Formats: sequence, C-alpha cells, structure tokens
Amino acid sequence: MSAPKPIEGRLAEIAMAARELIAERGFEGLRTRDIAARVGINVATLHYHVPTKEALIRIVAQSLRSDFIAQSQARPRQGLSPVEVLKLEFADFRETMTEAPERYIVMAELSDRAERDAAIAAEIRPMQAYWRRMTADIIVEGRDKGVFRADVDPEAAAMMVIGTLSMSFWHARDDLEFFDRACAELLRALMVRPSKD
Amino acid sequence: MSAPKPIEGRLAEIAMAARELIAERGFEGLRTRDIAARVGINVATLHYHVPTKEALIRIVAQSLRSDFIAQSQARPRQGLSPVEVLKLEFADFRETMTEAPERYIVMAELSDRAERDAAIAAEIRPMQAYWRRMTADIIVEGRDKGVFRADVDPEAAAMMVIGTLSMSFWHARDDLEFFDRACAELLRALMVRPSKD
DNA sequence: CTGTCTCTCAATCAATTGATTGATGGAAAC
DNA sequence: GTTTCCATCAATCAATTGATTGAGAGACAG
Repeated sequence: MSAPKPIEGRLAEIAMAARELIAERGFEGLRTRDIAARVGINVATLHYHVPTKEALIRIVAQSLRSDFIAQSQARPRQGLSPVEVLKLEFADFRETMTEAPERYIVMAELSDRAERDAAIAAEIRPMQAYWRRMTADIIVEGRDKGVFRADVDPEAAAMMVIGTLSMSFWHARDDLEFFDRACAELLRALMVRPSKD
Repeated sequence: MSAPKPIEGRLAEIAMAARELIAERGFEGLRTRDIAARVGINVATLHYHVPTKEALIRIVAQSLRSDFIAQSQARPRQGLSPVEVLKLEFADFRETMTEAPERYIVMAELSDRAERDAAIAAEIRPMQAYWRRMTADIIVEGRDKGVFRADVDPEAAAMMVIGTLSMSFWHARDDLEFFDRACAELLRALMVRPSKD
C-alpha cells in the first residue's frame, strides 16, 4: 500500500462529517447541505473546498484509506506466532466493530459504489486487496510452521476469514459472544487438530 | 418461510424493471421515470400501480423473496448426504452468480437499506435467517453423521459458509476457478480429516 | 346506447438539491 | 496604505424528481 496524501484541516472535518452522515443515512441520503451544516459552514464554503459531490466522495474514500493504513501500521506483530497474529486480527476487528463501526459501514457503502465508479474503486480496491494478501500471508506462515492444515489454500482461506468477519459485522454487531464463536470456528477450521482417539 | 403474496402482471413487470435498474445503477440511481420507461408505460401509470417509491421498493423486496423461495423449493435433497447437499448449495450459488447475478446484487442493496427501513427489513431478514438456519441444519446433520468435525459450531460455521460465498460473489464473479477453490476450502474446513499418523 | 370500471397518458406541480454568484472580512504580501 | 489571496456567507439558479390532476380509450354489463 502506497501512502495516499493525508487529509487535514477543513477537508478532514468535511470528510468526517460526510462519513458520519453516510453511516447514519446511507449513501443515497447524503446531502451536501447536511454535511455543511454538521461542519458548521455554509454550503457555498463546502463547495469552495470540494468542488463537486463526486470529489467529496473521493475525499471520503481517501480519508478512510488513511485510517485503514494507520490502524494497520499500528499493530506490532514481531515475534508473534501465526495463531497469535490471527487472534490479534480478530481482536482488532472486534474493537473497531464496537468502537468505530462507522468505519466498516462507510467501507461497505463505498465498496458498493466502487462497482460503478472507477475513482472510488481506485481508493477502495487496494485496501481490500491488502487485507486479503496480509491474511493469506499469515495463513501461509501458519501452514509452513505446521500449526495450520497442510492442505490449506491460503488465498481461499483468506477469503473465508474475511468473509466470515464481514458477515459477522452485519449479523452479530449486537452479539459479541456470537462474534467470538465465529472467530473460534475460523481457528478450528484452519488449525491442525489432534488425531481422533 | 411463509409464502408471500406472488407478484404478477404489470406489478411483476415493474418489479423486474426496478431490479434491473437497481443492479445497474444502484439504489441511489433508481428513478421512477426510468422504471416507467423500461416497462414502456407513463410515469403516472407507474404511480397508479405503485403509489409511492417506498411501496415500489417493498414490491421489489417481495419479488426477490418469491424468487428466493422458488429456487429454494426447487432443490430436491432427499436421500443426499450432508456433503452432497452442501455441494449442491455451492453449485446453486455458483449458477445464480453467473446466470442471474442481479438477484444477489439487488439482495445486497436491499440488505443495506434494511438497516434503516423497517418495511424492507421485514422482507429481507427472513430470507437471510432462513439461509443461515438451513445451512446450520446441514452442518448439524453432517456433524452427527461423523463426516463433519465433532467440535463444529453449526451456527458459527453457517455464518462462515455464507460469508465466504457472499464475499466470493463480489471478489470472484469473474474468476469461477477461484470460487471453486473457496468452496473446496470450506469443505476441508468442515470435514473430518484423516488423522496425521 | 349508457354507465362504469380499469388502465393509460400529457401536462404540471412542488419540493429537493447540487452548484453558482457576487460580496465581505481578515490576514499576509508588497 | 494598498494590494492580493484565502475563506466565508446570503441569496439564487437550474435541473432533477416524486407525485398529482384531469382527461380519454377500451372492455364489458345492463
């Protein structure tokens, strides 16, 4: 992941307000007036900083990407075993899910729009690709060290992990105990188990 | 799943046109004028059949639910082993993914909106719950018959299966070979493996 | 033939909404 | 002190868009 230009000042305020509103009302409910009101500025001032709504959405995507990178780099992983790293991923996801769910909600919303907007796709796809590759790398290491199944398909398993986490976000945001069960199931699905009897 | 009222005639045409447009342009791009144009009727005629846009969306959700039930009931499963049933699920998903992807795209779009619209949620949630429960049931049977891991958590594993399929839909729609790898990984994750001597 | 019911449309409304304009205040530059 | 540039706002525009109105065509019953 190359470093995108950081968003700061008024632009950052605008991006955050937009993110909040997208999380609250969805993309179709996003109105430039509401963003301006939340920032506390005039609509014209908003358009002074961000010429069009399209540009605004791109800025939101960049802002999200910055957060993602920051969170990713804030994780110390040296010296941890693959299982521990994976558990760290789960804990990280769980924390964001409960304390900053807006991030995943907006992410999903943008991911959706990326299907039809190349500029959004350019910001979003790298994040998703990075997440998948990072997860696959963990699985490769675990397999090579003999803690994960020898017949595991790292890329496919990475998609399994991410898909399970994403799905859990929508269906278990209010049921953390179930989220933990899903994570435990993922580990059991990946790890080498003691032979029967 | 109780049977919803079937949509037919002009209403069915309208629902299908709306589904196509939602799949093409997303929810925010849905315009009553466009729907009317695609059906080949006047906007006023559209509003004669469907009073408000909200009602229209509800009809789309019902239409989707009908399809879902029809597809679900068209599957003969008697006499099949849990593994075979699960493989049938995968094949079914794969077929819809390639031949009627619009169904899943609209489903995702509605699922999103269900977060903020109780009427949509009432149509969508039962489908999702049904899918999860049905999958969990398959896993329970497989576990009890000794083909799936004894320590499997059926509900969590069902979420894993569905999450993986859903994620595959977005990231592997153009790469069926990878979709198959994901399905194979799911099976390996669930099945009892020969003990490593 | 008349009345009624269903379905349709052209024309129009009213509200929303992204974007622009022209002006103002203040800080830095010269 | 004057000029220049940045940020801001009130007011307004122009287009979009969901919805309504009033009229008409066709089928069918009596």
